[in-house]
Amino acid sequence: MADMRAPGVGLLLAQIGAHATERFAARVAGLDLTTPQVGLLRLVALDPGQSQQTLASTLGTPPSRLVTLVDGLDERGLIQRRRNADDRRLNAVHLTVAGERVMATIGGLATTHDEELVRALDRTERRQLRELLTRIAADQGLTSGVHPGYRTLPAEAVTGRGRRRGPARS
Amino acid sequence: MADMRAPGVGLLLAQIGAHATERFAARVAGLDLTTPQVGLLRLVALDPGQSQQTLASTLGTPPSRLVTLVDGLDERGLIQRRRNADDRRLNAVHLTVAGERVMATIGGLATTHDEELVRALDRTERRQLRELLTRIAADQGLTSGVHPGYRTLPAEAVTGRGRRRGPARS
DNA sequence: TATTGTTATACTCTATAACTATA
DNA sequence: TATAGTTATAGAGTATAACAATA
Repeated sequence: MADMRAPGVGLLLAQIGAHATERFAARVAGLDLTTPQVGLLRLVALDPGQSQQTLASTLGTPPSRLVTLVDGLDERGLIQRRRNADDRRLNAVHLTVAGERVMATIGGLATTHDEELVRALDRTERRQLRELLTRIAADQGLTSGVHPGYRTLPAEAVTGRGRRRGPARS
Repeated sequence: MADMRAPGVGLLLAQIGAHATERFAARVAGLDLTTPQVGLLRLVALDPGQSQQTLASTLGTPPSRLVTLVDGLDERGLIQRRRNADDRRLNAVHLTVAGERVMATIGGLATTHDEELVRALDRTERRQLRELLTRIAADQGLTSGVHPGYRTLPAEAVTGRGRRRGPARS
């Protein structure tokens, strides 16, 4: 197999990002949760009582999809819809006690996950990486803590960087 | 009350990686190509003449999916199946001249894409980032230049227990 | 009998749009 | 008439497994 030409930074980021998502998905699958569900839980935990419209807007997903997500987590007893008394069209979404427990567990998983991802780096390098990534995220206008996976992707993902020229082996 | 804890490095990587994929997908959409198609083109360009089985194995995708991808690019006149004379079950997949032209165009798009992604960083920082990411990719066992978006989901390694649900997006 | 490529089929996820209930 | 949430439906993308040709 040809050792490929050094991939660009965009492909590296896409590759590692997808890998990170995949690994995290495997971890939360042990709790019988999907990553979109975890993303919603995180958002609700961070700011309880938001309406479904608000949540959908933050996540960049259609309200109908949010209904499905909320349904699933509601049936699991992890979140709760509370009807707003002033405007009975609105649902305020809250975590249940069980939901808070699950979030604590997820927090632990995430810490382990992070540690495993950057285990090849020493402390200084981890700090550097974190700082560089934070700057990029801010510059690119990414909402803190919100995964773009909610938005519609044209396709699942393979960034390619083609420099052609004879195949270099190694 | 939510802790406004900063997102971990795993979430940052997942976020930026998905963003990178999304942006790149938008760029190649202008060529009426999807990112999986570009990924396959890249692989064929780097090492022409591989069989579909080999390509599928490298990408971690089922052979049947590869047929679909090859079909699309074949109809577009970008790649070619050449039957192996020694073993007539095998197809050797090659780029056409048009395919090579498209790869050159994609190379240009990728360069622009990379530049835009890391525009917040100076030259030294870009070099640092690239080095750190390369080390992580190697440590995590990622195949150079191959996006994990092809794989089906290796869910069991970490959690040990495993009810699995669908994988999530990158 | 085993392997390469193909086709047929079913399933999952998501978006669009129609619908209801409140305002 | 407008908005929040829901339901219904359709489409894209993918995996699984049966199948044909070749070894």
